[in-house]
Amino acid sequence: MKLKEFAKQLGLSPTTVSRALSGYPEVSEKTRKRVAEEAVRLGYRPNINAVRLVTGRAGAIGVVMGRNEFQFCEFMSGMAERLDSEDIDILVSPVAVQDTKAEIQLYSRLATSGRVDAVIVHSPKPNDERILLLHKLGIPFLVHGRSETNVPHAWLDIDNEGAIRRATSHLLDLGHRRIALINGRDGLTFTLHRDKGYREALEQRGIPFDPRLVAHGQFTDEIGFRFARSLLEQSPRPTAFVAGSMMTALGVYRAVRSLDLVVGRDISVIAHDDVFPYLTADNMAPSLSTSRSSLRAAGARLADLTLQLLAGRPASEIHELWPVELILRESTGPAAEAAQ
Amino acid sequence: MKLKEFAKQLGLSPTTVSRALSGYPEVSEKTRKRVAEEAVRLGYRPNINAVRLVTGRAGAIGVVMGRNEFQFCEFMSGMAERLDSEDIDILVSPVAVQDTKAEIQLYSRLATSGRVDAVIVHSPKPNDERILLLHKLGIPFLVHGRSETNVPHAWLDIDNEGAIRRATSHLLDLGHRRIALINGRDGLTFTLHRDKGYREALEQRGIPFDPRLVAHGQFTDEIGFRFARSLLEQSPRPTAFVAGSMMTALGVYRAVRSLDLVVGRDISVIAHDDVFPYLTADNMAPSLSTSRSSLRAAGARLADLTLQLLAGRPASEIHELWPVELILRESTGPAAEAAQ
DNA sequence: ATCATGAACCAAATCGTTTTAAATTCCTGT
DNA sequence: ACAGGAATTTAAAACGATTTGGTTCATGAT
Repeated sequence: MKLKEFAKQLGLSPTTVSRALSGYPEVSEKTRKRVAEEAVRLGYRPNINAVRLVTGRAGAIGVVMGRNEFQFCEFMSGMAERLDSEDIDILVSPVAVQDTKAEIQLYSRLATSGRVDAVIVHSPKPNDERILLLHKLGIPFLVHGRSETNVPHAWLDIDNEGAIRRATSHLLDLGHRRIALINGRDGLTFTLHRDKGYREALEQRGIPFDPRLVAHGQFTDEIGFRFARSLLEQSPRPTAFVAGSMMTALGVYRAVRSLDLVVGRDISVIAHDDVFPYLTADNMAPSLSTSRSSLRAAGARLADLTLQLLAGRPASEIHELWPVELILRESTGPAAEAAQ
Repeated sequence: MKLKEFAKQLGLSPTTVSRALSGYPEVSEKTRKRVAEEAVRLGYRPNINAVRLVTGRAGAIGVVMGRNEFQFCEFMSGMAERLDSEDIDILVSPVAVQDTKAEIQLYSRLATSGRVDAVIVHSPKPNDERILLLHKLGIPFLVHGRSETNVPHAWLDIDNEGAIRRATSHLLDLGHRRIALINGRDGLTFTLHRDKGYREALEQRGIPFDPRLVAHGQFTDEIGFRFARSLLEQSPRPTAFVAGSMMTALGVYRAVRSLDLVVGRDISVIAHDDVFPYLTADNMAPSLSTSRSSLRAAGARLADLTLQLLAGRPASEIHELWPVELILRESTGPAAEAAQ
């Protein structure tokens, strides 16, 4: 059913019908109601591609998904939750992690293709090429994380620095002195922030920073296992780990157990938890102390902010920094004297 | 830059330019080459929304993502890999798991919105409402999994029955007699197939089926832990588990350890592995025996089949059943006599 | 009686392509 | 030199909405 035909059945012009459905003021309340009712009854819905052509809007938000990122789904769920009521789609493009060139190209294509009204940028670097590119191309975009590029941009981030500072401080309070940090991929802002939080906590107690206690890499259980295992075989070994994600923590648990040590007694572990429905900190054995932040909520909020940005709110006004809770469970305990 | 302007610069008509770019035969090779080169040089690209309007194609494939499904990302990565070279997007809509009504509504909206050319259906039931709906609405769709609805439809599935039959048989070969099965959500085809494979293996050895040894549920570590733990506390306890996924297996491992038993010695475990880059069977401790099938490959192939379907290949011709490898690692061993 | 005002509606132009149907150019064989 | 047909190219009509710039008709003021 096309607009023309639908309008004729109503005895109205296409103009009036279109306006009635889009909520313009110059249509009488009576007519508007009738149009709305008949649209439902006769099943009329505007052809979305015609609308897109004439309005120039795409009705979609673009998200680039790195391979190997199990966090992604949770974030997307949040976005979608918020966009459910709007008439806006999520368009997903995947890219190989760490292939910067391909990634830049992808963003460029996405931005100029006209298929999306806005783009989400994940895991930015302090001087992120993608941000410069999107700014140059003039397409609205939101950054999930922070960057120090000097172009104005909207962002939403969690307080990574504070989270790791508090986690580290807590371990120090418990008497730990050799605390290892398993951080994210090198060069990313959140990795640097976490590093900073870690160092600050050490500095506050006058404990020297030892670069051998810090590793960088993707959030896989393998990275967690390998690094934890190699550190635990050394002497003196660390008595505590701050892990970057749930997966990394799984690897650390495995390493600890493989050496017949016990998490929570011999070795303390705190991890950052993005809150997954299928793998929870409470369910690990022993239950895992975490700095906790909901990726789903971040996704929902970022979708919301995107709508605001598209509605005209200036990007330079859109900045949100979310605090992170520290939740203590069984995986943290006083430093074992024996291990010192 | 619009087509009209671009054509004028080339001294050609819009028609010829459009045809040259779309690869029609009635354009001379010389002209085609010139058009292609100039398009790159001047940066002309057809307005995608105009193309969509006039061709009636959406240039996108719709995927509905259930919440809580960590498998989803891997599948999507595969799809995207295949679609990278095509000019086709992936449009993701999320829905709450187990809210059938909302899900049906979502599929209906997706199919009639004109935003996608085809839809992917995941985890079907033997008599799946979504399949009937999409067939009725006349939109092309592909099923990831199998269904017994009598409408013709394209599908790709792995041999769940064979996988679990072989896993169970292998455990029987090792002398296990009380083998527990942690299956997927009740009512789904793949769950039924796995159940069938399990029963067949038992039947072959004349071992009676005991419903108390089978559980159903989502693929979370919690389900794995709870069920395994409650079974292991009984007497006689099972000596082996067949787990539905990596997450479930994590839960089983945890349950086994929590009772001071050892996986691979006291209790054998085989799980189905969809192959995740961030959590691998080799990296578990002990390494996990799995029936293995790549979700990513399935995604890529399903994207490929979707393109074929859209190109006119009849749905009734598109059926693929993939075999599943059984890979033995440390988590399986002979049944411990003591436990009998 | 006339005119300005505003509410409600409408005709036609527009968005930027693809595609149909027709026109032109270029060969080839007689 | 020219008909006939193949090979190229083109003008104009879609596609289905939104939006610009009216028109109509009542109402109340002058």
